[in-house]
Parts: sequence; structure tokens; C-alpha cells
Amino acid sequence: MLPPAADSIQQGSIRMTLENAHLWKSFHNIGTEMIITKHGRRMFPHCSVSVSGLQPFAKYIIMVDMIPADTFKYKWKKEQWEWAGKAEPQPPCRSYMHPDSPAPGSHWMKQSLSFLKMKLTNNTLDQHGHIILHSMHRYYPRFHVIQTDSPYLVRWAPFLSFSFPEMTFTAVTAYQNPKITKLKIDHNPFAKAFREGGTHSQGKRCRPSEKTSSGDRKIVCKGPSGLQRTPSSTQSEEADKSHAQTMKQGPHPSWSKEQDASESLHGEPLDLHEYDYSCEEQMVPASVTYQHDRSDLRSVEYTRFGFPSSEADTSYAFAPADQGTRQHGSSHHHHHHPSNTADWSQYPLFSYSCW
DNA sequence: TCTACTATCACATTTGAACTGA
DNA sequence: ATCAGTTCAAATGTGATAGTAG
Repeated sequence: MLPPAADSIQQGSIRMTLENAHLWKSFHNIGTEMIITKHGRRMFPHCSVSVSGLQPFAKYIIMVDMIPADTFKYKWKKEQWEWAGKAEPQPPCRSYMHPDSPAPGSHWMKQSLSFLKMKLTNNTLDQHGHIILHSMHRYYPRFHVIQTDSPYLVRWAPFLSFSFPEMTFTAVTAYQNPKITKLKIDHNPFAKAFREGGTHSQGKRCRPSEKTSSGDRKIVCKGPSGLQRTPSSTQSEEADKSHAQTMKQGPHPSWSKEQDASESLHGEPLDLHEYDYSCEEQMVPASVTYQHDRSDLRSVEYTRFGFPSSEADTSYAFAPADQGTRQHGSSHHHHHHPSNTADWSQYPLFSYSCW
């Protein structure tokens, strides 16, 4: 079998691979948390994937949106996450288009794609095009490869969707699990700088460092336990920034060009206990914003949720079903047709125009 | 009282315009 | 005139804290 098995997903001839999978898994084992703020916060780890099998000269748009991982909200009680009721109604659905979009397949396959500049917010009135999430709810990113040369045709173009279970996270306004804080500080240069600077400046910011070391307390995120140390090996990732790009603002705020940061992250896997997300399929209520709506997408996915720890399950895909079966929600037949166009859904990607 | 959220802090990293030289 | 480097000031991003709101 081929090496790229674990962190990549294949649909037809198109393969998507999660770039910084080690890091994602490190977080996932503890229970990933992503800070969301009023003005928008970047993700860490970043969404970074590579794609292969595209037609070199065909144009594609690549987008991300965030899908609720379940129908619940949570609270951090003592040292673990607990169920805290039913999920709030979905905030306006938004998606983030990779700033290189649209680009030919050859471009996308040339290097990994980073969604570094995507920001998450809890502000439902956000005017900046950031992705709106509910705090204390769980989500996972979903990547869309859309074969079109115009953002305005996204809704009608054939597309494929990919997602990785180890990217599931809980949106929070402040970190809950100190293990997560520590992992982030170990790997995120900004966080590290800030923390160390703060400790320097003394006094008021001193306590936290104690807090983290005492943060070695036992954390049980409702799952088989057995928790080990986080490696303090500060194998910080090198953000391999290459060439600065210049283009500023596209027709939409969230379309600003960014430079690609393909990260090579070699954090060794942590021997932490499993994190049990009890996720289940869920329909997203339709809603309209000035951005895209993704609600109809839900009906074309099939899922293998409920992440057991085996390697096989770390890769799975939400594949659009064909026209016939889509209405019924989940279809488990993949037609792995050699010609990739046969695998592409012709169904409109977004049900409403949001521009 | 408890939980969730927010503004603020200080500084390394990133950005990008200005500059230099070929 | 154009390009590739270089420099450097300004902008950005980051977690903890103290405080606010409910």
C-alpha cells in the first residue's frame, strides 16, 4: 500500500492530503480548541492541505467552510468537557476562499495550500467576512475543490469536498484545557513570544507560568485516559514563507491574497489518550448571508464519523453523492471511476447567491 | 456565586514600501 | 526601465489577566 494513506483522502483521481497532520493529531488527542474573538482569530494549527490529481489546465476554486461536528454545546467542567445542552441555531454560514482562487490545477498541485489567514469569529454581525462560529460548539473544516474559473459560477460548478476528522475542534473564547494552551505555546511562535515576553515583564503576568506547570494535572476528556507528557521539544514549525504576493483585496473581503505558508511540522506524535468526540451527522439549517450558503451540501455527504483511533479512520471523506441518492442524505457508494469527471457532483454547490 | 466573554497588554514575527545596485 | 535583494518602520498576532455581563 502507498505511503500517503493516513492523512490523505482520495476521490476519483483527486487526492487531498492534510499537510500538518502530526500537529493536528497532537491537538486532536487532547481535544483541539480554537479561540474565536469578536474581531476574528486565526486558527492554530492552520488549515494546510495539498492536492493532486487535478487537471493541470482546468481552473479550480478551493474553499473552506466549517461544519458543526454534532448537535450539542459543551462546557468545560473541572477538567473535562461536558455536554451542556442542544446546539444553538446555526450562525450565518460563511466560507473562506483560498486567495489564489481561481487557479489552474497545475498551480494548486505545485505546492501546499495554506489557509493561514482565515479567521474565526463569534461576532454574528461580523462585517469582515470571517467565519462565524458559536463558542462551546464543535466544528470541523471542510475543503471544497470546485472546478470553475469564476467565483460567480461556484454555485453551479462541479465540486468535491474533503474533510479530516482529526481537525475537529471546539470553538472557545478562552482556552479551557491547559494542555491545549501548552501545545499552542510550544508550536506557535507568536504565542511563545508573547508568553515569554509577558513573563519577562514580570509581576502581573507571572502567575501563568506556574499555572501551566500545574496544568500537568490530569485531564480526562471523556474517553479512555492515560495521559503522558507533552514533548517540550520545541520543534517549532518553520513557516516556509516564500514569495510575498502583492494583490490586496478581491471583490470580497475574504478573498484577499495571502502568501502561501507551507508548513513542515515535525512534532512527534504524542502519546496522549484518545479523545472521544461523539459526533454525528447533522443537517445545517439553511441561512443566507452575503456569502455562500452551504446548506444543501449537507445532503450530499456521507460520513464515517465516530473516530476510532485506527489509522484507517484518520482518513475519510465526505463525498458528494450522485444526483439520485443525494436526497437521502448519506450514500456510501463511491464510484471510483477512472475518469474524474464522473465523480464530480454537478449539483449546485451553494443554494443561494450571497454576493 | 459561577460561567462566558472582552479589552488590554508587550513584543517577536510578518508585511510591504522604500531603497540600492545591477 | 526592470528586476532582485535589502532594509526597516508599521502592522499583526498571540495568551493571560482583570474586569464586565448575565
